[in-house]
Amino acid sequence: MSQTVDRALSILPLLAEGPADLGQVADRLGVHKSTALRLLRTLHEHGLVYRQSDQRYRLGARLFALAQEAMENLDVREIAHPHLARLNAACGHTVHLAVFEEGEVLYIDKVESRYPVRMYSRIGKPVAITVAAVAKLLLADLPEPERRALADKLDYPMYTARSTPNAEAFRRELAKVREQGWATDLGGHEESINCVAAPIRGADGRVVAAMSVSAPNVVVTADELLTLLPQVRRTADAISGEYSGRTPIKEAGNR
Amino acid sequence: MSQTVDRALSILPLLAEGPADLGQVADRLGVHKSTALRLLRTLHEHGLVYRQSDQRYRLGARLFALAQEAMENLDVREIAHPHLARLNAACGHTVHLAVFEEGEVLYIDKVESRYPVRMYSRIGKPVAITVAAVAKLLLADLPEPERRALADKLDYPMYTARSTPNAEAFRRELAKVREQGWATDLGGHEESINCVAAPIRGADGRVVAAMSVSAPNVVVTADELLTLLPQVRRTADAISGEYSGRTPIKEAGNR
DNA sequence: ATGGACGTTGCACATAATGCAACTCGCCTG
DNA sequence: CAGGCGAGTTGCATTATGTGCAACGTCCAT
Repeated sequence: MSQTVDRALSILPLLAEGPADLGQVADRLGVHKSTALRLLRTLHEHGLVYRQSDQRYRLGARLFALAQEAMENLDVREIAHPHLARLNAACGHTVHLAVFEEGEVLYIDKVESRYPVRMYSRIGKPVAITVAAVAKLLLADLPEPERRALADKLDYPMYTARSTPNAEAFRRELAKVREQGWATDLGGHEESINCVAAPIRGADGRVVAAMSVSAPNVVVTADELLTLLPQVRRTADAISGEYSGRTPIKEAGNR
Repeated sequence: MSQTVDRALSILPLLAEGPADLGQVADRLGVHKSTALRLLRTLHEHGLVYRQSDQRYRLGARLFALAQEAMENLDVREIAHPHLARLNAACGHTVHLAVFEEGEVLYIDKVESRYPVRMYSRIGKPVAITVAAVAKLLLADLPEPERRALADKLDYPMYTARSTPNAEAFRRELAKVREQGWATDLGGHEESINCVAAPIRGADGRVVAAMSVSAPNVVVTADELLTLLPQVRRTADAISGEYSGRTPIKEAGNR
């Protein structure tokens, strides 16, 4: 809607791929170098872009700070965290919290496994949407037309032999997940990693977030992990209660 | 340099403080509502801003993803991580990696303590620059005029009784740190937490990053923590060697 | 020295962003 | 239920703003 801003913002994902010099930026934007220069300067002033010693530009530090603050403003996250920590303390595995936003599912919190073997994931990283247990829960709750549209336009990469292969299988899986009120990912993303997930609901019953417990095969088998389901669901329900204002919030007092 | 972009970007820190509606944004930008609307729309299209159910705007998801990718492109971080992890495995305490950029010091990596009592910090969060051990190392290496200018314009909040009280004390501390080649923070930020830090240098000898080990008093005393100094320095030197290309990089092979 | 690549600046032009005023929509009030 | 308020949205005329160009500066490699 605003050409100048649009161009400026297009620089960010471009730089996310890696540092680039003025010429490259100008080319990829399809504008004159002088124009690119002015845009980069403005981005620079706001700290979103940094000029490294070799004169090339890369994404800047303020970006971290912003993402940081954005995160802290998510109230689900704030409420959920102590619960996640408690669950982690109890079972020792990696615990994730994720939300759906604009066609993406992303982790907004994580408590690391106590075990030495950990899975690779990072807060803020978009989730493998077609296979992750949390993604299934979040998508399963979308209104039907939206869900269908999304399922159709997604890619279905075969991370492993057990990955969701196509839109139809995915829709079936979502229907099942919606019915049972919880979800799993058994080696669908990484061969040796399993997850169990449960939904967190707001006052109106809509799913606002989802949480999961993940562990590699070498630590516990899928069956053993499934025995944690009741605990996961209880935790999710506790968060739901607090988030929707039904449960008075216990003062935990630490930060 | 570019008014439109400048205005648009000014919205981001504003929203970082918390969600705001159109009117508030327009007011704080000092522009007409219709203008603010168009800017917000553009930001929205790029996913930097999200419109929540109550119509108010808040920072969007793409911001996380960008910060994420920006992080992955920092080569120091990539090189340092396995070393940090190894140090953490050896001593069990929280290990941080930080860089200086445009007047701020920020954590770019962290390996959590094995002990139940952990300190509060987050990757991407700006560091308490006047007291943190890593900050001292990074600032101590700045060219004199820059260092002086920065020291003078900083605030010196008294987090605890042992915080650096003013610019002069800070300059003295930096001189000392520069001389000895390592730094500590003994309860200067949080009463019960101590840190030991060492610098990571590039091929030209300039400090490009700093790393630290932190632990609360309840786990180890300051004196005990100091006994780790040689280990910390060795780790930092190992990273320096690899970063500056002196040491052939051991293939770790995992990701 | 000399050429070339890249970043930077000043300027004239026209595009593109701005503020205004009018309109819609939902909500509260009398 | 009318009516008025507040917030968001749209079309339009005005002109401020961003744009491309061409010339200049600088650094590096030949």
